[in-house]
Amino acid sequence: MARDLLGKILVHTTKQGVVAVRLNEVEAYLGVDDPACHTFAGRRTTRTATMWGEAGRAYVYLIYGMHHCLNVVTVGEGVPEAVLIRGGVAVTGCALARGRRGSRVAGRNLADGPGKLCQALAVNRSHNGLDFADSGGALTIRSDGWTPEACDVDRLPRIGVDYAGAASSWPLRLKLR
DNA sequence: TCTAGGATCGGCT
DNA sequence: GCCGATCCTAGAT
Repeated sequence: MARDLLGKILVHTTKQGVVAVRLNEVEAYLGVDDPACHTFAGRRTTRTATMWGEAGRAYVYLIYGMHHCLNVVTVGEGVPEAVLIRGGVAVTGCALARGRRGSRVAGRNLADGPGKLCQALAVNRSHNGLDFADSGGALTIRSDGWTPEACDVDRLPRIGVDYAGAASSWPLRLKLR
């Protein structure tokens, strides 16, 4: 699923306008057997409720008290796995994205991080649970037909999960070269 | 009710 | 490369 998301277009439509990014970095979180995952060992809380539900929904949470992170729930009812959207390149609405991120931010840095991407797309916890597949919804993921070759994808350790022991070195971060 | 810590970012050295 | 910001979340009490 993480592999399939690379190269797709994430679109957020608001009253201000549309910002879209082509996804170039994602991270897989493998549910109850993954010590780095919020639902490790069956943890089921108010925050993680969305992960336990329907596939294709947005799981949004706040990190470090100041940044939002956007995930795609991947499997389905009772199997709480997700893919964290770590970064993308703005392809539509660059001016609007820059307005949200700050006028001094370079184009390539508008959404090259999970918190930055959420800021550029104005995604916050109010979007938790939204259906990416709802073509009339605010948040959608689309394909423009382009898909990366296997040789275009780096498989790397995940970021910021050192507390998870050996799982922190699992090659579940996928990034376009 | 209390407390420790976090799937980050940007400014500074 | 280091470090502070900032506040929600989850687990302990």
